[in-house]
Amino acid sequence: MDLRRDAFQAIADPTRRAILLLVASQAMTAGAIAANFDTARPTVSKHLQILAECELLKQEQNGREIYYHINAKKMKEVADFIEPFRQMWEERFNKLETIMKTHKTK
Amino acid sequence: MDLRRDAFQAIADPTRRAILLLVASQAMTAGAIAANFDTARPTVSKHLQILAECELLKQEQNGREIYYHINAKKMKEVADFIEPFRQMWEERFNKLETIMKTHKTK
DNA sequence: GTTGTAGTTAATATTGGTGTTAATAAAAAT
DNA sequence: ATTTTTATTAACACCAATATTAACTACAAC
Repeated sequence: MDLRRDAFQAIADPTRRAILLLVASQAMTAGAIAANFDTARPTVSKHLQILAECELLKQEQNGREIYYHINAKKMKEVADFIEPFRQMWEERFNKLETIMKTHKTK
Repeated sequence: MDLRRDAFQAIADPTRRAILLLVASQAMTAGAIAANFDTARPTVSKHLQILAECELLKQEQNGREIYYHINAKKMKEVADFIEPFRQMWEERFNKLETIMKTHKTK
């Protein structure tokens, strides 16, 4: 069977989503990231590994510390999947807006 | 039994993403959907169940047939998560554009 | 009522992912 | 050089998810 290791699989886990939002504001070390969660450090480390493997995070060694940077562009894969659906729900919204406008002008 | 049941988990599976894209164009019965895949019908049925549970699909009974409709608006949950990251990668693009403009005007 | 079709549910096997503790690696501080 | 700090890898247990076949329910047509 396939070993699914893509952005969709990565953001399926709530802890990983929290890590991404946390790192989005600024690059952080694994320890600093783990400090924000109840789970043990190796567990966070594994999540970071998965996120790095999916290229949602980039590692940057700085002496003995490793900084994790966000790679926002990789989210585009997910965004591209959602785009057609976004068009669907916005189309419906626009229709509703048009109806409301015609009501007002009456 | 099944714990994590949200839109993120739902779209983590490639088969489910394919189902969503398939049903997006028009509502279909479970059999018609299953005909598009190699997997057995009960497997597709379970995927449909999960998608319905997450409210990405809506069921509509019509005699003995059950039609599955897309619920595009539910994708907004995922879109909302991605939005801040989208701003990040577009901001970088805008910066680049600004630099290129200043180069031109020189 | 019996037959055929649409679809789900049950029971089961297998694989994948999460999380823990313990061991290991590497760099800074003393 | 030894200790401390930072972080990953290893070994293991456990739960969740995917998939299959077989059995079951519901509806329609005859």
